[in-house]
Order: sequence, then C-alpha cells, then structure tokens
Amino acid sequence: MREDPLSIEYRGLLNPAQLEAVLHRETPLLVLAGAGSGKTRVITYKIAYLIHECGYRPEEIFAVTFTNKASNEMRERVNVLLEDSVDVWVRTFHSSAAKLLREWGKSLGVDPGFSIIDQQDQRSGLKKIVRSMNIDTETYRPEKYMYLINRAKDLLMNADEAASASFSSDLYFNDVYAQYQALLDRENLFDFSDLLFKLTRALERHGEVLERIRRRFRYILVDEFQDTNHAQYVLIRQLVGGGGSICVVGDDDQSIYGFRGARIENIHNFVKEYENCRVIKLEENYRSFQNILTASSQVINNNEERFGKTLYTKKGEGEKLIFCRTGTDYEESRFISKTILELGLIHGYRYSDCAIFYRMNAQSRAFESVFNQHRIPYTIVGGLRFFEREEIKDILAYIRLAMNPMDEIALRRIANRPPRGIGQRTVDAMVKACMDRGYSILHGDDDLPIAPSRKKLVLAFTELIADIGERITTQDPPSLLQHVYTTSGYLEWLRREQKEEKVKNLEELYNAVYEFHRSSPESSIVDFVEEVSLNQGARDDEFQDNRVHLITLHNAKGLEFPVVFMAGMEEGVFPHYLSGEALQDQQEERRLCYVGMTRAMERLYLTAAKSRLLWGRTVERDVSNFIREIPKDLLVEKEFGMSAANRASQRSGGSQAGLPSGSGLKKRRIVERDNSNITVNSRVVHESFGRGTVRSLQDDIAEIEFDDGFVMQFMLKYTPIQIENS
DNA sequence: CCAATAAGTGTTTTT
DNA sequence: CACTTATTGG
Repeated sequence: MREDPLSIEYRGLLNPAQLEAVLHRETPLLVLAGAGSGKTRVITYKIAYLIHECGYRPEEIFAVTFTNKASNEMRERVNVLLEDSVDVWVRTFHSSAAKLLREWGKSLGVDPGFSIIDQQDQRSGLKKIVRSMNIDTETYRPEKYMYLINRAKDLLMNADEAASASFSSDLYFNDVYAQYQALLDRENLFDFSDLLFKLTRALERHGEVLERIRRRFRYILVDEFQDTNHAQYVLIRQLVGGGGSICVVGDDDQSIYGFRGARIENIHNFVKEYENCRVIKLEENYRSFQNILTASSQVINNNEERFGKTLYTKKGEGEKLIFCRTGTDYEESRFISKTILELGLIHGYRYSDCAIFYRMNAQSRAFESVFNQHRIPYTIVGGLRFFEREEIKDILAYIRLAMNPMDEIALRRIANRPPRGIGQRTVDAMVKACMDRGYSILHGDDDLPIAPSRKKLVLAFTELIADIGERITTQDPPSLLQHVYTTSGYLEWLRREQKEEKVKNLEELYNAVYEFHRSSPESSIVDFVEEVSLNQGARDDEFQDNRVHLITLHNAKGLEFPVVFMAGMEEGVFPHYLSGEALQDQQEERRLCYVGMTRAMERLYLTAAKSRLLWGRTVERDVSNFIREIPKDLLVEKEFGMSAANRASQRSGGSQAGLPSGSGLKKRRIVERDNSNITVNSRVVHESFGRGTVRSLQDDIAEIEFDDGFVMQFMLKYTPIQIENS
C-alpha cells in the first residue's frame, strides 16, 4: 500500500474494506457492496483518487449507473470532492450509448440524426403492425412482442438472428420483429434497446473507432452491476478491452430487473471473465439497526446461488419490526396514516422521514385519498412522470416531427391534435403515398391521393410543421416553444376544453425550457428533446418538502428512510401473481423484498390487508410468505380495523376525519397547549378527527377512540383538542 | 370522413 | 377502475 501523503484524508474517512476498494487499481475489481455499506462513497472517492493521485484526467473516467437519479447524485458528490471537475463522464447506460452514437455515429456507419422513442411509442408502433397482419390481437398481443423484441435486442440478436436461433416459438414473432425493425429503420427511430444494441454492433464492426474510444476512457466504473443485461455487459467488455482498468460495484441480492433483461450471472461470473480480478466485500452497514438487518438477512437467506455475505452494524438492536394485519386496503391506509401522525407527535419524526413502499403503482390511490382526508402532505416518487404526460408528449412530438419529418410515430400522435380534420384515414393515405414514392411524410403536393376535401387541411398542417422546422435553427428554445403552443392551436384547444391541469403543465414545460436555455444558452431545442427522451425524469421538487414519500419497491432502490412502511404484504400482490412460478422469478420477488426492508434505518412496518379492492373487485388475500420468513422474535404482530365499528365507518366514507375546509389549517404549527383538564373518559372534540372518548392517559399520551371507531394516540400538549361542550 | 358516445376488457416492476 | 375499441350520428 502507498505510504505517501494523500491529498484527501482517505484513511480517516473510509473503513479498511472501503479504503482497499478505493486504492486498488492494477487489476479488475469487483466490489460486493451490501445494502447501506457505502458503495456510492467508494465510487466517488475512487474517482477522486484516480484524478488526484494517479494522474487521470477527469474526462478519461467513464462511470455508468442505471438511473438518472443515481447518476445525478453521483455527479454531485464527485463535484463536491473535486471542486467542480465536471468533465467526468457520469451517465446512465442509455444516455452514454446515445451520446457515443451521436458523437461517433458518422465513423461507425450509424446516422447520428436518430430520434429516440419510448415504450409507449414502441407499443403503438407494434400495435399497428400486429393489426395490419390481420391476426388475433388477443392471443398475439403487441405487449408480448414488445417484451420479446426487447429481450432479443438485449441479447444482441437482430430479426434474422433471432429467427435462425429460434428465439421465440411464437408463430408470428419473426415476422413482427422484422416488420417492426423495418418501420424504425425507415424513419431512423431508435427504441431504448436499440441504443445499446446498435452501439455494440457498430463497435464490433469498427475496431479502429473502438480503439480510439478505449484510449479516451482509461478507467471504467459500473454501478449496480447486478442489473446489467447482456448488451450492457458486452459494451463494458468492449470498452475495457484487455486491460484491468475496471471497477464494478454491485450486490447480487439486489438484482431486481430480470424482467427487463438483467442477468444476475454477469456479476456471478465476473471473476471468471476478468483475469486477476480482485474481490472486496463491504459488509459493515451504516444505515439500519441490527433487528432490521437480521430480519432482512433471514428473508434473503431463502434464496439460492448467492455470493452470501453477513451484514453487521455497530448500531444497537433498535426497535422490533411491526407487522399489522388490517381488514381492508382502506384500513391499511388508515393504519399507516395514523401511525405516521403518532410518530410525529410522540417521537418527533417529520413526514419526510417516512416512506411507503408498494409493489404496484395502483396501490398508491388508497393512500392518496386517506392522506388527503387527514391532511398529510405526500409526494409520489416516479409516479406519472412529467414528461410522460399526454400534453407534454404531444408538444414534443411537434418538435420531433419538425426535426425528423420521417417520424411517423410523432406524426400519428399529433396529426389531429388538436382536431383539425385529419383523421386516421387521411394519415394512412399520407403515409402510404409518401412511402411508395419516397417522399418525406411532410410532402404536401397536390398529387397526393387523398380525399379532395382534405387536401387543404393537410397542406396547412405540413406548412405548420415546416415552419417550426425552420425556426429550430433560428429561434431560441423558449420562444420557439411559445410559437408551437400558439400556431398549432394546442394551447387554445386546451383552454377551450377547460383542461386547466394540462394548461398548467404546458406552463411548467415552458419553465423547464426557459431554465434549460438559461443554463446552456448555446444549446438548441433539439438538445432539450434529447435530454427529456432519455431522462424520463422526475421533477426536482420530489424530495424537497416535508412530505411522506409514496414509491414503488423498484424505485426505492438506492434510497433510505428512517421509517419505512411496506404495504400490501399479501400473496398475489407481493410476490405478485404475474411474476411467475419459476424459482428464478420467486427469487427475484424475494430480492425485491430484501431491497425494501434494507431501506429502513430505524423503524420498519409491514402491512397486509385481508381483503383488497383491486381491479374493481374485492379479493381475499393471504399474508405474504415473506412475512413468515422473518424470525418471530423480531416481529410485533398487530391487527387494525377489523371490527364491526370500523366497517361501518368505512361505508360512511370516512368524512368524519376530514378537516373543516379553510382557515389556517394548511400547515400544522407546533403550538403547546394546556389540555390538563382532559382525563380518562373525557368526551373530546379534535380539530381534525371530530368527536371521541379518551380511553387511556399516561404521561400526557392519550389514546382516543373517535366515534367512527378510529383509535389513535396523541401527545396532549401538542394536540388541537378540547373537552366537548354539551 | 370525422367526432362523440356506448360498450367492452384486461389489468407488474422501468431505462 | 381506467383505458381501448366498436358504433352511430353528423
């Protein structure tokens, strides 16, 4: 080990295993980083070390992650350590591929002017193809082909190769894949899988370009390596070449993206694939109390084929885990809501200390409605994303179409939005005519074989798009956007239809573009579109306020919260009934459970409802097997809301708990109150929850049963409550 | 040929 | 329940 002084005091800031991971650089390195063991710390310090101590220039370092959130966080932390050495390449796999293709496309034989389509566009394209083949779209669902085609691309197989390898036994798969790819190629569109597929293919063919890229990136770091798919694995292999300048970090127990092609074998076989590989395990956990670690370890121990590691912490045992069975999903929300309020009143937790994890996005609705009633502020992380909204995608489609007049998918999206008399028939005719004759889709000549009554309308539309196209280079992004809003008639249409929410979103889009323009004045709207088509991103304000976080288990990876609720711990919901019987799938669900549990720092609650209103039906559910895998002595079991009284209150809609609307109640202010006149059995009125009776009183903590059956504890000196005056 | 309305249907996780 | 597709009236 080096003995010369280091310019950053690494030794004091890292534990021995972390330090070793930072300093090792002669041969390939695999860091097995358990949950909460400081892996981001290792990566960022390693980057700093390479630059400060080993003579690497920032732009020679290539660091990839999976999510935009992770890459933003990493870039920020690197910038703090390096005092704004922003040239380090910190990007997601997909944005890395897109950037390399744009930069090197010309020498790689790839047209760098491609547009990127998201899965919605991908689906609509496939739907069109399947329908045109006149086959039964119920047995042969477009979604199925979407899945298969993406998996084939992840495995670096084009349509021909997939066909000769008998990739799928589906009768029409080969045909659908070929047609779909023809559609994309014709219009120079790339789906997400294409980015990596085409890049690795092109690098294979052009060894001389690969060689130049290798010389540029002298050290490669990969985060969350357990989630790499085959294409990503191959890309990394290509970039590293024969050298040892690679460090991958991951945790096989946290591999949760098998459904989109991730191969856990990549991390398991890394040692075999990279010669002289060094393996370092990070097993000290800095996040959770021991009870949480023990419980989650016990759960994940039921999986096979793991590296296996033993997480430990120097923190104490901490609280036991709490498992609560409720009658219905609605009561589950009420229990969690009540618990959050109590944690705040009794232990001083803030809303933003609490997070609720669930398996399916649809589960958030119950929480939203109960939280609204109880005036608990919340935020849905990664729910309906801003840039996935209809109106946003429509506006961006105008710009996309102007950029790339071959983009049929964008054309179909907006040809008649707002309604301008160009229906499906007319669009079909336009597309077909142009395809046959090799025109651009925007060709507005008189000889197009469309109904005479439509010609004028079509001409007006093509002129509209052409006009936008000219302004892309001449106008700055914000005013161009404004121009699109008005000349397309889109904004006026929304106003006429009274879609206030959507109008607001367009304003927000304008703000985003304005901000984009301000921060990089030389960039065009094209760059903006590029950014948002990859950054299917969240808004910045997601984490700012004091709000409870509602979040899917998949989105929770990489986060941590003092208090975690895992909701819907029921067979069929989690593990999800569609996740498959195969051992592989069951194990992935279990890893997802492990990921969720290990996010908790101090308190972990698990809840399950007996019956759940899902898909318009009430379904009875058993408790998830994962609960049984938690040692009994670490678990406090409770029940909530299965009494007749609560059933009744539920039917009445729960409006009793609603606040009187209006004055001054938006923010709960912490004011001390004198409630010493309240004793056991007092009849009381609570500002939010209405009338009730005090059931017990101990050390200023009162348990109150409200008339609707809702039972809750309060710290009286902070509670807005009075004796009922009769 | 388009737009509004009525019936019908299939429900995970995401770059 | 929310979203897609068939039908009918303009």
